[in-house]
Amino acid sequence: MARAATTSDVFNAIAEPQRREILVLLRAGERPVTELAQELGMTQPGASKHLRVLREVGLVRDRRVGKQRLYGLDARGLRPVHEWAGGFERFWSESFDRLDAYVQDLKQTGKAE
Amino acid sequence: MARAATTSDVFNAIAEPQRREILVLLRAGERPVTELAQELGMTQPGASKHLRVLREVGLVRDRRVGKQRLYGLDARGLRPVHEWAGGFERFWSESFDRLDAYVQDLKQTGKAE
DNA sequence: CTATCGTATTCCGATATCGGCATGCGTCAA
DNA sequence: TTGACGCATGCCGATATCGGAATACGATAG
Repeated sequence: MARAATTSDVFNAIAEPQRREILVLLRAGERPVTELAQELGMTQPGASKHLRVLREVGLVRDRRVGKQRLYGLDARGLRPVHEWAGGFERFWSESFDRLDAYVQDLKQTGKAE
Repeated sequence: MARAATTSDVFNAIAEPQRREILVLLRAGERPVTELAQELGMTQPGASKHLRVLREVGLVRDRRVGKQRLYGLDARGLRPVHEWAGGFERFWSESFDRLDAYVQDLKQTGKAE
């Protein structure tokens, strides 16, 4: 076996920096492939591939307009990501006492031995 | 080139379902490796490897206690993820008019041709 | 029908990932 | 020191990813 978590998973789709950039760009509105590729400094096939992944996980929708194909954002799939990360909110906002004490302990342990 | 986004990136670290499970488990408190492996139904080396990735991106800290090594959560690294996804919140909560109209358009285009 | 533009797909090489297995290392007990 | 335990690391095979280049496909224009 290898690489258990394949595509078709939102978390995996946004693991790619360039795909995240595409999503950010699309917040400003629909764009054709070539324009996206140009603005992000990547080749057209490269952009098409990333867009395919994003489409397969449902983060992006495409619409044909003449010869062009406009890609638009469908951010609903990002909601689970937001909520999942939000489930850890109390661990970064409160109770740093325990964490700090813990870090101190780490330092001491490291020095002592 | 291949696989541009390596580890050492939080988004990549949480792209793995099992690593996400580890983080969730650690919300309940520190745990030794063997216990994590057992609760998640994976081998000990498997757990150690995932923990290593999580440690390298700073989502987890370890502490030696006798023969054991306790892993604890350090969720601060998840904050950027939460915020990034949050940047798309308005696209899934409001302005579904545009999206709906858009979906309708997709259907019509599909049927027409 | 043909040419052209915009985009998708395919083929390729390099690499990196994950899982399993065996083994190495550090710690504690006797 | 020796042995046992807990964990980390190394090596392997299978696979999947990304980037690049060439090419195939679809739509419009002429």
